[in-house]
Amino acid sequence: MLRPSTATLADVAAAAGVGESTVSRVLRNHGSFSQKTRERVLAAATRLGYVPNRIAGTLASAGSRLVGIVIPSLANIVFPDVLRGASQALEAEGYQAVIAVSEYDMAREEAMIASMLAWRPAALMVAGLEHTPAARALLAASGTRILELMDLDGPSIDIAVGFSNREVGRASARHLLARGYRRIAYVGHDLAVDTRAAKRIAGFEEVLHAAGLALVDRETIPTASSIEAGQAGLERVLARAPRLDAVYFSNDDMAFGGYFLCMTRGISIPGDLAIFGYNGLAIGRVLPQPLSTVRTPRVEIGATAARLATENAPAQRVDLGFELVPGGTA
Amino acid sequence: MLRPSTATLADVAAAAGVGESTVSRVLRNHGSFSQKTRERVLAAATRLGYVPNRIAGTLASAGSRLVGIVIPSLANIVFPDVLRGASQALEAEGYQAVIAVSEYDMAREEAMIASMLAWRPAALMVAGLEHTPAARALLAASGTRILELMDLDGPSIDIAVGFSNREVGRASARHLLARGYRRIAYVGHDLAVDTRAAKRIAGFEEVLHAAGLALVDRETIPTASSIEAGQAGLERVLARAPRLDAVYFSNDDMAFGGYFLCMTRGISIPGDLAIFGYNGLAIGRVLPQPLSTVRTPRVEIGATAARLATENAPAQRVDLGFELVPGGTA
DNA sequence: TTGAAAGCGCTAACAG
DNA sequence: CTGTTAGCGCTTTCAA
Repeated sequence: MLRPSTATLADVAAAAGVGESTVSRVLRNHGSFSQKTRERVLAAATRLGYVPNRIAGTLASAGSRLVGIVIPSLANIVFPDVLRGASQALEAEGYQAVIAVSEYDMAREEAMIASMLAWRPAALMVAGLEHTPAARALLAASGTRILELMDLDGPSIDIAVGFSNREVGRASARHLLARGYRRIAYVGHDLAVDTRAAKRIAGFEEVLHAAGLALVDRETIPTASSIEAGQAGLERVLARAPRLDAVYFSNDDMAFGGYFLCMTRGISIPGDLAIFGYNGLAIGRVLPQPLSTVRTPRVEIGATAARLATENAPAQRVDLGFELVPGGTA
Repeated sequence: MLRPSTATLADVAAAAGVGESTVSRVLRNHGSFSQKTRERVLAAATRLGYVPNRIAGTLASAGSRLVGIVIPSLANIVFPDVLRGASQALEAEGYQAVIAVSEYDMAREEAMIASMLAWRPAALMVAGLEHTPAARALLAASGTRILELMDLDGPSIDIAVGFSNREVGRASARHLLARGYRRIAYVGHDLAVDTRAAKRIAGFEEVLHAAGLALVDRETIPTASSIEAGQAGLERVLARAPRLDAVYFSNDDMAFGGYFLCMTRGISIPGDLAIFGYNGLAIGRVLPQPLSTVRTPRVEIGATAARLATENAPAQRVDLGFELVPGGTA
């Protein structure tokens, strides 16, 4: 049977024969106390199986050690990577991460932000710069340290850590153009919800247009990105049979779908068709032909955000850049 | 400039010209109040931009709406999947997930469990059944609902949701044997820390031994699992050149490494070498030859655990099983 | 239907 | 070095 641990600070104080504040000082190793007192308190705490109540501690002392993190998805490795960087740095500083997953739904994001704010977190991280007006208002008025991650294309509220998605799109287009590809199609996932993917393709088309070109075809699967969606998207494009020499995918997962479809159908990469992705996932590096893609510093973004969240940093924008990986598919 | 939202319940009460408890009742929609009072309170709250303080609310009312989740890793999609299932179900019931990542370090896990317990969570989820003695003691004495996930091979503290890893290993061995493979090697990652992987290979060898066979070779990479580690592991085995007809990998990431190594080296799968993994990741399904593996109900495990955590369920063990996916590589 | 008052368990002055 | 005393912002009796 589970016996609730009801021991409180007062219980420990009584057991040790000292005052509550003394116990508090000893347990937090803050302020002064004699060695002898310290031992008695620690012994009593251990004996009673005392577990401090952070809820009470936080209420009494103002600042909480919680950091809220609202991310859009856990369906691929991208945000887990960000979370990994953040949680590691946070834990090292004695903070705890409270997470919520919005599934790329702005209304849910808004509700989650409100919900997180109710815990009076030391800082709140959100993905991207686009939020509902109400969410923006909540964030701006909260007085909490706000960190917007993974995007730098647009105004930020407090601190932004990431890179320019628009520039990722531009660089990707420049690469394909430099390799001589001219008849390029786009295969993407739901852009209405993934605003960063929308910025990438916008930057991509900008460069194409500047070169007097345009996308030959474009297929947007109305679901979240996935390997299957990439496969289905390329299948539809191929069915429409435009003359094509390259496909730009909204991310690596989508591109993998395309890659293996080509492999299965005997379409040679990049001879018959070049493939370009985004994210720089590990698996792309070990493919028979390494995927041409853009690597983003996801773990580092999380870690940097965590550091900034716990320091008393001024509002700022941190550009961690990205790396175009030439690979062998485009 | 960020202006702290300092409005408290008392402020709202004063602004609305009612008592604090009345505001509390209206805001939580609990207890009785007149329609007119309700309107005045809501108006005042909106006007002041009032955000309730859950820290205070929780302290005053006992039960928190936090659920702690301590997972070993975020480096591959496995635990993000569990987290996804859990967070979705939790959010639906108005709970918040607090997460911590132990990096497969038992001592860190213990510290994290203690740390989570300090938030007096409504429930605490941990991965697996193996913990330090101190951690087990903390969990058992906490009086908190404890959920141990992803493993059923061993005694559980309160509720366990998962499947038998040992049985996964057995089923995998039976499958390879049934397909006629006899000279089998194992390529795994650090077993000292991944106890569930250790249980799988134990079950695997058990069946092999019962058939009068033994592993022909075994390579254990002393790091976390990864595609690169799988590749490196298989490389070493091949360098030792034992006569081999199949390789059992500790998981799909490792197996992908092996798969692409074979592809690059022109080793035909499964003719020259059969490959078997574990996890049933999406990418394995779209490979030219779908990966032979075992699919586990990760999202469902998270969701089931969340449901059990928020209901007032009795202590129990829930076996959600697994599915052997024959695939085309073994 | 409403308000007053007593805490929840802890921290933070402030005396001693 | 140590104890006393107020709260932190909210929920919850208990009366009115």
